Amino acid sequence: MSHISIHWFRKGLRLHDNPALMAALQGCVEIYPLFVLDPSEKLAGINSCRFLLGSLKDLDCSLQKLNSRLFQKWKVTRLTFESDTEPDSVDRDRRVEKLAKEHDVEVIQKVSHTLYDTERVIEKNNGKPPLTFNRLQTVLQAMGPPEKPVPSPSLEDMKSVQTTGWKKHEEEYGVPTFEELGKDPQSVGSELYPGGEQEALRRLDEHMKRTGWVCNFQKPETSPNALNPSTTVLSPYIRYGCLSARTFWWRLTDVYRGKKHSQPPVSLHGQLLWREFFYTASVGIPNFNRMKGNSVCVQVDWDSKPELLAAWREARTGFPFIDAIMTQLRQEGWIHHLARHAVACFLTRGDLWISWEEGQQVFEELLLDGDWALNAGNWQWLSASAFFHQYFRVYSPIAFGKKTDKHGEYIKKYLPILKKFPTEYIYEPWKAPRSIQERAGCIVGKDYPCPIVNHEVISKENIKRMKLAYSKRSPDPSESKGKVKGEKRKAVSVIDMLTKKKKAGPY
DNA sequence: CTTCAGGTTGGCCCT
DNA sequence: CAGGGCCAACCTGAA
Repeated sequence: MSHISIHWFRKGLRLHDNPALMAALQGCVEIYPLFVLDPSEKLAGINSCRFLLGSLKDLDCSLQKLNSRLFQKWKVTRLTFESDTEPDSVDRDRRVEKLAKEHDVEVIQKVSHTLYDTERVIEKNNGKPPLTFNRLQTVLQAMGPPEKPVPSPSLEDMKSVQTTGWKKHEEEYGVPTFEELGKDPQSVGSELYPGGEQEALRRLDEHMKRTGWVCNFQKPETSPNALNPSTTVLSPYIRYGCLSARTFWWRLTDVYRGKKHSQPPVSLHGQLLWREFFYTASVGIPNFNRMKGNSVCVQVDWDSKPELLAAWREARTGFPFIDAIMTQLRQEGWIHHLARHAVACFLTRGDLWISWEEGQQVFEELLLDGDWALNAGNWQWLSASAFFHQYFRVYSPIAFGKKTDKHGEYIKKYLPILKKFPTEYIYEPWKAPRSIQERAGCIVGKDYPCPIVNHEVISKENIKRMKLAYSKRSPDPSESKGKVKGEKRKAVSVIDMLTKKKKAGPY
């Protein structure tokens, strides 16, 4: 029992609740904590890039306290890492596992990115991912609460473990700088959400102290256009694994204990369950981040309109609420969930009739918390392509923001060109008389764009187009076969009975 | 097989 | 100004 282990960090950039890292330390004499900077990381947005580097520095710092460093290679007998469910990662890990076995390297994978093992959830739901939140809850309730987080490694755990000294560590294996990745530090705004486990745990502590707020938390009642985030903004930390979802879950359980508190789906526990919902769906539904070949996704004849897409992406739609949100997204890397609703509906079924896949790509670049499964799932939700189907419920780019920000303070913050507009016209500056535009120092059509669509007209047309898309949905081919051929249906029900055998028992 | 309730978070107009 | 009815009628999952 004298292993030389590599622990491969990918997501899960933390020491707490890291079962794969703990497995690496078991009976281990030497450990190489490793992070491989993917060249494709260069394509990520500048905010995400900074967050990742910050998280790596923090991790390196914590490892040094344990007399270790981020590292590479040598006479390795064991490789450990956290399971990852994204299709490309699954592919990569399968190849790595094969390679490792060829070299007699033991491979240990642990589930610690999600609350539950998504494969098991799908199994418990008869091989299909739950397609409604209620269904997911029913399945999870039968499985019991999520596993408790494992403790962080201590100096005690490290006492018989060493990392070979490496003189040129910093030059050869140190965490690179922003510039080394070809990014311009001048082009990024102030760092509102610094990466790293320490900051994640600090933020968690800070919010968990607000017991009343935590117990009363109801997501739909938080504000999309608050000047300071009305929610925790722990999502970037959970996305990179700086914070364990299970740690968050159990901390909430501690706060809730003995108190009256809100419930899923709107509670903070509920927010973690929504994450679980989309993770599970993404594992069980092939081609989850695309329309074509995606069995749950309505096939819509989205238009290709590069100039409108660019206007949306670059905050030039002429709708201040939309443009302010897109500005915050680009500058800060985070926007409120309901703000995402507003801009996503606007891009897709509401106004521009542009594919949700385009929006998905923009969010992936700009969001610090751009999580593959959640991004794909929520874009399908908001575009009424899957999970949500009431496509006639269209967010108004004018009225929606007014509910929580009557005076348009949020708009004035992110679109300072409009800051002198009177409240009356802040959501619809094109309606202001010329004299008022002049007094505000902002002429619509010159200093700020005219609206690129007529929302009242286009949203009604789009509802009709959605209706058409839904009516064209082809019935499931296996079902229609069943209807034509009685035999086929019998076969299906036999399989059904076998899979439900256990449940049928007590009857 | 059919039926039916419910679906995290809408908008608008009316009282 | 809070709350109800209407819009137009979708889907999933349970019974």
